[in-house]
Amino acid sequence: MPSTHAIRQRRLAARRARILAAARTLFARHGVEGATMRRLADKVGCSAPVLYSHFADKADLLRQLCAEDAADLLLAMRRAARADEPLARLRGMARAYIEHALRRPAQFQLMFLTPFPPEELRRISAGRTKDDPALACYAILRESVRAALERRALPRRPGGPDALAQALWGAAHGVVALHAILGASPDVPWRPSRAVARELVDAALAGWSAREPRRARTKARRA
Amino acid sequence: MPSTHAIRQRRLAARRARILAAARTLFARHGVEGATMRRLADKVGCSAPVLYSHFADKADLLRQLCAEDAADLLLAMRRAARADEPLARLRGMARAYIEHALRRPAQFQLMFLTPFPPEELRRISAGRTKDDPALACYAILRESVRAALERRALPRRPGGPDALAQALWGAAHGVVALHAILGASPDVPWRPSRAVARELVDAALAGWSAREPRRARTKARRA
DNA sequence: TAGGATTCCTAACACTGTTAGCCCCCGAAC
DNA sequence: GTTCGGGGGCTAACAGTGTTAGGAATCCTA
Repeated sequence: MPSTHAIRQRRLAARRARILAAARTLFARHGVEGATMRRLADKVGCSAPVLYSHFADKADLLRQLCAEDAADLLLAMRRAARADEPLARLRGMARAYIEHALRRPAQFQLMFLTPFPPEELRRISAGRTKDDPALACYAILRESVRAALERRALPRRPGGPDALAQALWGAAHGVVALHAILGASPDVPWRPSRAVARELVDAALAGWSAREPRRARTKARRA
Repeated sequence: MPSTHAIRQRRLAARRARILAAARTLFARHGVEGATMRRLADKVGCSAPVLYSHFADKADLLRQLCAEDAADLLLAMRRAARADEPLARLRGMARAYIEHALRRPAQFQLMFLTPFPPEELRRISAGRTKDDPALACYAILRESVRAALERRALPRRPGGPDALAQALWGAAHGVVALHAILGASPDVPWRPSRAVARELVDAALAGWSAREPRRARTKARRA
């Protein structure tokens, strides 16, 4: 038989989860701006101040949502990272990113399209632990690039693995970001963003790998 | 001797220009959100409602600023488009975009990082003439891609010139956009964005052109 | 059942973009 | 020079926003 204290705790946790769920659909439907604290409170069935007993402020609530989605992205990237062939692995990770962006536009906007003031970013960083999902996403990408360099599937470039990791990230990011911002503009004859984004990632990887002997050859040389 | 009417008109035009100039520095310093209409009015030296006699609303003011900066970007892209060699031309245009983004971060944020609601985008589109600088930027990029396809410097891909143009745009956009959004985050060991962005553009162009005979060879074949 | 703590709501504050209404001042006509 | 007209610009207010203070109601404990 749980103590009343525990029961209360659980009730609070349940409501906290309900808030996050409601916030997610609200952000998805009305965007970050349109999802106001009062509307969120209405949807949850309480008053606005209650939200502040669960989250420090609106930015904090957004951060929690981001963290949840970063965990999802991390899962997808971990799955992609299981591929053996270094280039396939990188391609898979980029595609996971693209897929994530297209399937969760609101979360993508929150994580990668919303400019936070630098001070805020530093605060977020201060609250991060070493196994933060967002950090782990970059770490796993960087590690895969490093492995590709090691196995000579990519050429060494000035800037080391970070430069290539960030370039690859940019490749996956660029097209879907453009589409997310300007995709509704009828003045550009937009092509399907998934295909275009993949096209760019493939071209970049092909461009890099063309400057260096293929992995197969390297292997043969080693053998 | 100008009529009093004309004098008034000129005074109004002058203030309109002053408002735009003040808005530009204000947006650059405090971001889109932090630049409020009242602060802008203070800086100009009038009250907030006066701004509404020059611009329909805040979004309208932003659009005017965007248009000015789009004209700048168009100039840079026109300059880059003078290159003869198709790939150099595309590379130059991508670099012009990158340079523009890095030199005018606030304007870049306005034009390519700020999500407008779709309805707003459609309104903007409705107000555009055929020689709108933003449209012209895309048109010139697309035309350069088309020329590169024509001269077999790029391979034909499903999606036509639009797909490739958008992919190239994404390549130039991706890295600088990421940097603009997350560049202040201390958790990622950022490499200089200019170099990384160029690296990506070069790799993508190399990747595409590697799949097709080089321009020189094509020329030789023709001859 | 009385006490005490906790939880939650109403009301308010400091902002935001935006608009209504009034006043004043400048230019023009007599 | 005086008076009139009208447009420009101001103050004040409205409907929102995120956020907080204070009191009421509720529920568990003694």
